[in-house]
Amino acid sequence: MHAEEAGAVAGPGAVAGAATTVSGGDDESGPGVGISGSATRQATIYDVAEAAGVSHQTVSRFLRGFEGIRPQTKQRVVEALERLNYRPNLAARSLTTGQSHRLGALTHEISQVGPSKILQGASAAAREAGYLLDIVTLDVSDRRSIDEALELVMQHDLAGVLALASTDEMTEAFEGTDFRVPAYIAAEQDDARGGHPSHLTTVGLPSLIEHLASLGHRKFIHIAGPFTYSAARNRARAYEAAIAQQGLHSEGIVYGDWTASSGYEELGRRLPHLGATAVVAANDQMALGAMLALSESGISVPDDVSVTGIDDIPEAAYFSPPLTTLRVDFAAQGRTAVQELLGLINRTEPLRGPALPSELVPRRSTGRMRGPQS
Amino acid sequence: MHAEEAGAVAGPGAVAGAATTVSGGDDESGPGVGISGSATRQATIYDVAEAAGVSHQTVSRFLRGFEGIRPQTKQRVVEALERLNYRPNLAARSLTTGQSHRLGALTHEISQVGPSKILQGASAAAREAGYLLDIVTLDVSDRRSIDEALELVMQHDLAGVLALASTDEMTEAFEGTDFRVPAYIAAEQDDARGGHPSHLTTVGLPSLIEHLASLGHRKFIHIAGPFTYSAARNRARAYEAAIAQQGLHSEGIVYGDWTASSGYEELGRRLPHLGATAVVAANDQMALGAMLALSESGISVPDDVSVTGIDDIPEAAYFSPPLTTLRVDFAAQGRTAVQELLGLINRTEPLRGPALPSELVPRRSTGRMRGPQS
DNA sequence: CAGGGCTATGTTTCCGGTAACATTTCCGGT
DNA sequence: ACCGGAAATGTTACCGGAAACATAGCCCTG
Repeated sequence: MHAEEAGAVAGPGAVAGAATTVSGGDDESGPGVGISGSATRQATIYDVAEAAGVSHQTVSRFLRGFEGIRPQTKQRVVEALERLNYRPNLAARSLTTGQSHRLGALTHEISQVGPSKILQGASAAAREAGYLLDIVTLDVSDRRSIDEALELVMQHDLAGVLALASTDEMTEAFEGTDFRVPAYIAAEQDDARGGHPSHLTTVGLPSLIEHLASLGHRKFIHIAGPFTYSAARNRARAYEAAIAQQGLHSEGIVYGDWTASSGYEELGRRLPHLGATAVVAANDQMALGAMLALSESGISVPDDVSVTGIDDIPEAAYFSPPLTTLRVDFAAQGRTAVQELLGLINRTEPLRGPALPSELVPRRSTGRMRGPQS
Repeated sequence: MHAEEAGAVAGPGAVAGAATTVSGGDDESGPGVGISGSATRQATIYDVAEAAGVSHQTVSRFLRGFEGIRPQTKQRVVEALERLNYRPNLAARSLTTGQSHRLGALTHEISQVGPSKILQGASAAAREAGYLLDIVTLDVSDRRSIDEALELVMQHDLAGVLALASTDEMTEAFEGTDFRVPAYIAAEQDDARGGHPSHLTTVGLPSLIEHLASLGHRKFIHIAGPFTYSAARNRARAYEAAIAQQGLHSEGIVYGDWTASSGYEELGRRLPHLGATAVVAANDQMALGAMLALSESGISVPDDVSVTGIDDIPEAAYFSPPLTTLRVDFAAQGRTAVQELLGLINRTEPLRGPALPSELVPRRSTGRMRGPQS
């Protein structure tokens, strides 16, 4: 619960040398390398049954939580289970039941804050439900890589697949795929195509714009993400809507690729004829790049121009200046997606939480407009 | 291969609304929710055998790449395979062979750049070898969470476990665990405990210090990570060794927790009596925090004080000023770890690449010393 | 042209669970 | 004490592959 924000933040976690565990190591093969094999064969329900003096079926029943077992019998089974340190063999179970208690997650990136947080939330939600999440990354731009990944996923009999589609290509690829198992294609709802716009769109971005407007800004520019990302489209659309609604003026939209580099380049290109006093970037990284471009041109943030991001990555609070941004709860998105998927699998209504709130986090990269800007 | 650095960098990848795939949807349950079930039962080798007019064993043999099959027979099998769109049931296979072609990866965080890149590399390497990587995150500080995760992992019969231990607690927990399968505990080699120090320690950090020394710096301070992290210890030790070796002077070490916040706080605390002109942070985030603390105190980076990080996270190049740092190849670390694990599993010598190079990336946060610093 | 040794293919069994069906045990009522 | 029926437990079959073992077909040799 509280672990996410706790002090246990990862460091570089570098992996270089290695120790090797030995847990039944009776065998030497490589130099200095221990092999950990199971010392004794894993106990099966048959072993347990014999030890308890009952039939294997009784054990099976107990394991599945069947009620009608005499306390005395149950007692014996429990003891045998304990004594033999029984662990179910999920492969065998899934072979008969056809259910596997594992979910596949397809995503294109796990190094970025957004996707990785989503996965973290998804993974946690899955585990709470007794599932394991197999994360498969694929190269969006390479159709073959996508197919390979899908192939892989379909073989490892999964209870369901969570297809995290960020781009149109991915959505398309996923939608054209027969996963043969329940599949939930989680894409940011394309606000233009009906459905409920996200909280970010309806509340978050408008409040961000409002914040800037209240500081005196009237002329804006937006640094969008690639438009193949529905998230980028939504944000851009929400930006325009908010601008229009509040009677402000947009000096235009430039397109980056989510990276700080693109924010730097694209905004830099616009600098000579920059009429705006507020830069609204579609994510924090591009905002960072934009701020550098501005400061290198002798334009002060926030004295001359205000800059905002979206996401609130952990570093954003320590940019120079600290970045005003919208906090997005990615982990919750991951959880939600998993719950939807589990709903599909169990054919029950998933428990749907409230729309995910996005919250304005004002910091020092936005300030009252001043000076004789055009 | 080239995908890692390609333009396909993840954006926020937000997941909010959802589309649902329907691939055999003959059934309606929830409102607007399609269920994708397999239309027809998956073909088995028995089906294929019948279709090809051979025994199931022949099919099985073919699938495993057995040589002695007459071309004509093989032909028939191939056709039947094709026609029935056969996909092996890995659960059944692993039940008999006891091998599962899935690896478990235990880690404590996937949102940070380091760990996530490591996982990405590991995942890719695993997939190339025909394995799927199950990523299980656990809360390091919670012993019960660790146990639960281990329990989960041990049930889902895995071919091996990659235990990514960054902290001593984790190393300890992992070493005290009987995974029953080959397990490779990947911790950054503790340089103090023998073994080959990493490239970062032997070449990277010394060259970083040298870079600073060449700019005239003589007095240093180090912002270390938590000392329960072997990576933090190694970096601190390497820092001290390099300082000593080059006849420089360390004004001390302060301890952060890898976050920008800690860099800000800890360096801020030292500011009043800061004798150093160069700050060497153990990662880029802490360097970022430190730079903010400095600039808020009117100390210019790099004019008054130089700051360096380690890792070279993507944003580092766009900090204000852009951060001089050491680039670390995390993905390669993940690959290596997987290869070691596969070596254990197959009882063969893993193919070991060269030590992972770390490279100095000089940027504008370091500069020639000047002014009347004490 | 029969017999020996391969080679190609088929049959049976097993892996560790679950499901369906069969049987025994227990219990209350008369 | 006996009986019926539900409750508790046991038996058998099956999931989809792979391994062990069995057998049929082939070529070559003497």
